[in-house]
Amino acid sequence: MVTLTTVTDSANRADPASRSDRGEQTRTAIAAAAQELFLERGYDKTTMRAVADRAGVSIGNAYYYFASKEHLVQAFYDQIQVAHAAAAEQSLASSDKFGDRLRSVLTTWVDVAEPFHGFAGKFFKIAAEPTSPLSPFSSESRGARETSIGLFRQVVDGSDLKVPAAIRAELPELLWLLQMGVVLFWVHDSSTDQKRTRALVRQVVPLVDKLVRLSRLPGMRGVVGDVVELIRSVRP
Amino acid sequence: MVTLTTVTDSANRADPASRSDRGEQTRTAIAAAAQELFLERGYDKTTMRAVADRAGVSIGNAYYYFASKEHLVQAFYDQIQVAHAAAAEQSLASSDKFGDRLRSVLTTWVDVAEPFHGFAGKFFKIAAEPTSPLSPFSSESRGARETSIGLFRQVVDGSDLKVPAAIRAELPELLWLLQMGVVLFWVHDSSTDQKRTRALVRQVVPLVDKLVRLSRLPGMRGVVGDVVELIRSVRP
DNA sequence: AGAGAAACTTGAACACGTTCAAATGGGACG
DNA sequence: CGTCCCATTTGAACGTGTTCAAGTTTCTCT
Repeated sequence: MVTLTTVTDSANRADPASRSDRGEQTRTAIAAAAQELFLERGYDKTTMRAVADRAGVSIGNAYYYFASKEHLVQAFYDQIQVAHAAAAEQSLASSDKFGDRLRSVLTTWVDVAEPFHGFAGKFFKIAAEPTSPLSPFSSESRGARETSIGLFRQVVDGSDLKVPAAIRAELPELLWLLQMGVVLFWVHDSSTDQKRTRALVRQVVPLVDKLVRLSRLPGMRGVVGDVVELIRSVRP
Repeated sequence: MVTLTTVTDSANRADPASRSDRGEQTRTAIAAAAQELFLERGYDKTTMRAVADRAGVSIGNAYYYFASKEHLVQAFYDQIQVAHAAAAEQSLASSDKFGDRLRSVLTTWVDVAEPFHGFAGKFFKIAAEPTSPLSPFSSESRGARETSIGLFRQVVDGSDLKVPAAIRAELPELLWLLQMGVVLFWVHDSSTDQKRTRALVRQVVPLVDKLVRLSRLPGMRGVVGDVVELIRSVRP
């Protein structure tokens, strides 16, 4: 059984120190009940009434802590993120080759996310809506996004990679986008143990490695500049 | 006001010629009512009861023709696709430069899709779920997908582009993926008239053009082979 | 301790997507 | 014409996410 990572939404609760956490236990109980039920029967077949029941609270109380049923999946997002950061950090210690580091961070994600692949579709659907706070591009998830980008910065910084400074600066964000692409593929991947996603990672990493190193070639200067310029101008 | 493109779902109705189309009018009326209401008040505020009312049928009847509320947005998908094909075909006549052709097909899409940007988020959310027939990757939308890829094949085939055959064969599909990326950006683009998406297209097209032409360079052979191999092995 | 405020809790009520058993309509065939 | 069959149509009923007015508990301040 997967354990719950309690993530207090510090953006919403202003003063964690002085504020009593009387309600935190309830909040956690509700999130835990939701996780259990989602894993047991999936998102659709889990009713808010069942979540409230298992958490031992009233249905109205569940809505006091979570604005909607969709908000209950935030806990998964957080949990995967935390577990990935820990596992990736671990694996990054073993090599300073860029390709190795990138591959291990990406495959680590697939490992960590595996238990949730069953309802990844629902998860994805909820995060897809641009107005959703769970969207990976939303301002609400900026913290999580920057943590994730930071992980890719570690991949680059701790590596043997020698590339133009302009590329080096943008690379973490580009690699995060690559990760989003992997997630997209993973969500659609119905092969056992997500074999195909793992194969994708194995294949795409050497290609990225090659492309990035190619950026040092004199003839590539123009392209590199264009890419950097594109990213700059496209960022909000 | 946008007019409705009637798209009979020929996959579901086996024998269009001999089967009486008594019900086709009803089906069309329901789809038209849904379109109007979606545009007037958005997806969420449009109830199935309101759709049925405006179409002059009972609510149960609406469900006889459309399996769910989500299925009602299929009509938009079809309509945009048809309008895009027509407008793009038109604009393709004006140049044989690859960059021009690609740019006009992509900007044409932004033009055609503009009226629907308001509830593009909902549209996107619905299409995001991997199990949804509306997903761009689903088997149900294979026809639409192939039509769209065919459009990019026209972009390539009618152009002055000289590239290795292996790349040329895969290019339409890659450009379709680029289009999906543009759509993703567009959905999140809240600038007026989707200026930022248009800017993205203007910037990304020359870059793609440059990259594709670069594929002829001897040093690129390896990379090209890798890319082609990646696509091959990743396709289901 | 007591009063008042703030945090928390409750469950009935509501809205809307969806289902379904039953009614209606019309075409084919005798 | 009668009758059988199948497509179509109906609206009441159901399940579930969500809201809300009212209650209860805990904290704070004097």
